[in-house]
Amino acid sequence: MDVQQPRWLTDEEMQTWLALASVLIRLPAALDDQLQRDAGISHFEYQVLAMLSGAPERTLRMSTLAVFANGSLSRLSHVAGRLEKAGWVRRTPDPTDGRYTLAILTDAGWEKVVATAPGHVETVRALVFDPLTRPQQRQLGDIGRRIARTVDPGGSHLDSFSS
Amino acid sequence: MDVQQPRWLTDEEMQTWLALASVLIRLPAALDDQLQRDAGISHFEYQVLAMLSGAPERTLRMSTLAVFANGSLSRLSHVAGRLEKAGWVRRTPDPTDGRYTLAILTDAGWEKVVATAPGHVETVRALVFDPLTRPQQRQLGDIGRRIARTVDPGGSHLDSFSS
DNA sequence: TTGGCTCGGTTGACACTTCAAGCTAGGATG
DNA sequence: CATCCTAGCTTGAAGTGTCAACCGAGCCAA
Repeated sequence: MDVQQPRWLTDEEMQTWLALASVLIRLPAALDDQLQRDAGISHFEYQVLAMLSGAPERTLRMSTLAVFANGSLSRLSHVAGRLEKAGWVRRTPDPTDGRYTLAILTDAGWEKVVATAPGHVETVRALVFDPLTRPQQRQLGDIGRRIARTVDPGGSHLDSFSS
Repeated sequence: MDVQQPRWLTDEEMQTWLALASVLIRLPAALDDQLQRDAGISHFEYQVLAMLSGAPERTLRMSTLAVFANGSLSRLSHVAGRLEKAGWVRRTPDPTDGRYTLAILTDAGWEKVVATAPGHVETVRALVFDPLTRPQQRQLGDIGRRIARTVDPGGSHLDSFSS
């Protein structure tokens, strides 16, 4: 809308942007491929299971889980249906307030995460951390946080997430 | 498969990875939103048009274009169909070798790029470059290229692309 | 208690990507 | 030439995400 004098990209900026655009497309695809191949699930499904595995009681409200997993509530609802059918998750109304729905990781779901996490972490390490020097790894953290904060100023990306 | 001793992520690495994961999801979504809102096209469609606009004769083979736009040939074929119906692109068999198909940017397509590019560039600048210091911008280029090269070792991401 | 409001969650239709199969032009091989 | 093979591209079906409409539980006010 109404750009007076477009601040064009320099050659160097363009090279940077092309590299980033490539990463933006291909890195998620590579992670999806690995998970699909080794565990038969998508990256989003993995995030859902992983977030639940790290939550108290292995339980989260659907709306909270949607934020943690970086997805819309609608998307989560569809996916939760599939995960439920697979026996990894079950849903029940929150006993303390029937408006909420609790998503709970089953024992089978826990086993799935335990079986899947190491290979996935290994892939993240191989694709993201290993090619960088240690100072670059630290820089990437700062850079990532800055961009994330700019893209989504109301973002709550401060989950202590192990497992 | 078969991970002997998973090299777990340290807390700092986990923070970095969470920030990056967030960017990986939300930055493309933000770029898509801007283009959809202001120009009614997806980011992938924009990339197709933009790559053609920077090519000699505003023409590229479908297979080449697919690589430049970071997409599969099948996906490009579907999208090219839509862009063709919109009058921005036309396709003809390569006169010198009928096995290839040439995608050509029409005048209307050129106008579309000219009208859309400034706002898009402005968004990229606002979301990616502005929040970073100049050294970080340079670091991001190096980091992006390293990761891109690792994810896709056969990648030819060296297009001098202006416009 | 009744009606309306809010909001978490679900559902179904539509759009887009992927996957696998198929088509065709050109080259290679006999 | 005739046949096979390769490779670029297209096509249709199946799966997944998005969007908008809807449902229902709890809250509040009359």
